Amino acid sequence: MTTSVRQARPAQPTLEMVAEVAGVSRATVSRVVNGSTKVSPEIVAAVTKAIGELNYVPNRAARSLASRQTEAVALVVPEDMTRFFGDPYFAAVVQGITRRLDQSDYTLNLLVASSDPRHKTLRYLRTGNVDGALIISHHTGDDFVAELETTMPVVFGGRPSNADDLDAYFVDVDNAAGAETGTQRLLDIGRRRIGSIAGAGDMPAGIDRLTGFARTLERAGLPTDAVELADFTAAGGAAATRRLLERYPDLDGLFVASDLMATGAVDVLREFGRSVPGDVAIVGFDDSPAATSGPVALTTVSQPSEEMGYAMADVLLRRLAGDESMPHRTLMPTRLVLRDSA
Amino acid sequence: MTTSVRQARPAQPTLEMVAEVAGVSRATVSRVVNGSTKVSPEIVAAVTKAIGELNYVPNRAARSLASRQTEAVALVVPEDMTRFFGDPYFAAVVQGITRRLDQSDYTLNLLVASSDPRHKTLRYLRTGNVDGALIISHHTGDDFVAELETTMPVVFGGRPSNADDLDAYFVDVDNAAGAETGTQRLLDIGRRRIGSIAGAGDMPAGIDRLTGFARTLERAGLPTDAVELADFTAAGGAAATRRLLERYPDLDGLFVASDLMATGAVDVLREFGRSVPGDVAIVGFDDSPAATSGPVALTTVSQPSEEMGYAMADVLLRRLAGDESMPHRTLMPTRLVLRDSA
DNA sequence: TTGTAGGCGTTATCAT
DNA sequence: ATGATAACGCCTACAA
Repeated sequence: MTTSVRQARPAQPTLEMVAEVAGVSRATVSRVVNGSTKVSPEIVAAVTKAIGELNYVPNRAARSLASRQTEAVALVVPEDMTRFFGDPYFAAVVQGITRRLDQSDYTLNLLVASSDPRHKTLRYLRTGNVDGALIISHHTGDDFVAELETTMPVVFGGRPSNADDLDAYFVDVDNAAGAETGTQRLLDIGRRRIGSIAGAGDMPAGIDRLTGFARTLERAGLPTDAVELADFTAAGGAAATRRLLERYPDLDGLFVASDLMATGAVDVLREFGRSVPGDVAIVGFDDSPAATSGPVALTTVSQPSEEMGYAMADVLLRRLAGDESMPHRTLMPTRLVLRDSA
Repeated sequence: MTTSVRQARPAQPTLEMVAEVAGVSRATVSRVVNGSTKVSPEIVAAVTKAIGELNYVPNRAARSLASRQTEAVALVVPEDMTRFFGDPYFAAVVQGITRRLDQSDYTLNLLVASSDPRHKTLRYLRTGNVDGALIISHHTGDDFVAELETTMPVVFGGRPSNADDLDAYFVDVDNAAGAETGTQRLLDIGRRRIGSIAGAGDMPAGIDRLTGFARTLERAGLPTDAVELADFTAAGGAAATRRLLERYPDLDGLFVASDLMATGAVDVLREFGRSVPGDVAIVGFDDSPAATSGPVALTTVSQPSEEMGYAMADVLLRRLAGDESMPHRTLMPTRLVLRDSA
């Protein structure tokens, strides 16, 4: 009958014990553990051996207390997790983040930006619980994070929307360029009455993709009025498609700012008796699993989601390591993936 | 020119400083911070005031070092995050978990069970980095966690598949009962050639739902052979539906073990010229956003995903607080939500 | 009820 | 290059 499992944790070996086994001082063991160069090879060997024998693992709390660093970074995600994670794009980003972090000793603290961000979340971050922060998918108005950069290194996923965040670090794709490529594809296959379902206007990615779309059509001397906004969900994309179809029944091409929204568009189009890509060709954005989960495989502008997450973590880790030479913006390439819809 | 942001963290007030301001000893401050009853009201007031003035927040590392507890719990999710989070059900569960945790001082560490679980993940967990663990969506074969319960409190989301995990703590819904309700609905509206798309056979939820389905049909004296397995994704559901349709062209009812798979089923059905619910009525499971994101709103067996996450965290927290009176299994209710598909 | 003092496991500053 | 020896901020007997 163990009364309380909690206290029963078997005593872990300590630096001290390793030192004794290796016949050196704690300080020396600490040095080899932390990879100091100023230790003679023989001693390194002896210590390493002792560590192996005892199966020693540094105590995080003690290390953190003494070094004043936590070896933890926060992942701040928006409050509405269902919608956030509902988009495979984000899931992939997070996976990339963890992949990079797994190569380090850093831990990932999941922080859901509560509706009361000024208090709990911010306080937690400021209070020294983490060494740095990764912030994903923040909309305009999430300015509460602006000041954070003064406290600790922060890296954004996607260009921050705040105009004053000029010196924010972020990794993103060139959304405008990607949108141009996607829209151009529609032109290339002969479509001339092209519309777009754009992402919410409060997110830079949405704005930039719309810009690229419009720019391409203008260049071709075509009108850019067939645009509807949606919220990056399948349902939103479906609704926007209905509105668009009502206004422009002669639509023959559609550039959609996300694959998830595009799946909604496909549903509605077929519902209205339009074939894809026969009547209406569609180009999506993301190349997420959603692109191939629907009835018609989507031609889409692929962005390296997982790699973006990896890059985010990588930039943060480098900054934490003292490397301030990182460029503020890391732009990843997009590429057009041809499937059935366009 | 700040050379290094990292070290610049402003010195937080310490217990010692609070003690001085309040005119008491550190020990006393510690007592009121930790809510000891044996402190006189006046002193509590004085200390509380000092804490407020200094804006004192306990240092996690120090507390953890002294108390041998981390105030952190791990959230272990399966390696394939894209598929994991791609299912809105899980996103909701995680949201529920964070909601409960937000009411406590516990932090959530996101752990992706790597393909090498025996090493990194397990080592991390065992090495005292967290006080407890929440484990979600583990398949058969994830037995690496079985031994974990001997080290620290663990709570599973969904019944663990391991037969020997008799005394594991978990929160789940009564999947079999839910499936019965859903299948019964199909009978009630007059369907007689009913099939099912079941979840992967290596997950208890999938197995139990299939059991409920079969039981109901047997009770009605109907055959239970029209079953195809899928992997809980939309694409998987679509493929399974194709196979099913091929074998049983006369299908008029379909019980699908998840809404996500059901959306795939709807797509295929319409593609084959079958109307929903006209030709084939469909009942899903989960009542996730996927249920209403497609072309036809799904009648579905609703499970309280968010509440389940909340309950998981709640059980864990109670156990961490020393309350071992919690029941091992927490079963949440399902209910049938009537929409358009059946 | 309150205070004293030792210890938690590291890191970091000095000497040596 | 290595070793004492302080911190680091808090908890917790034990004493008063």
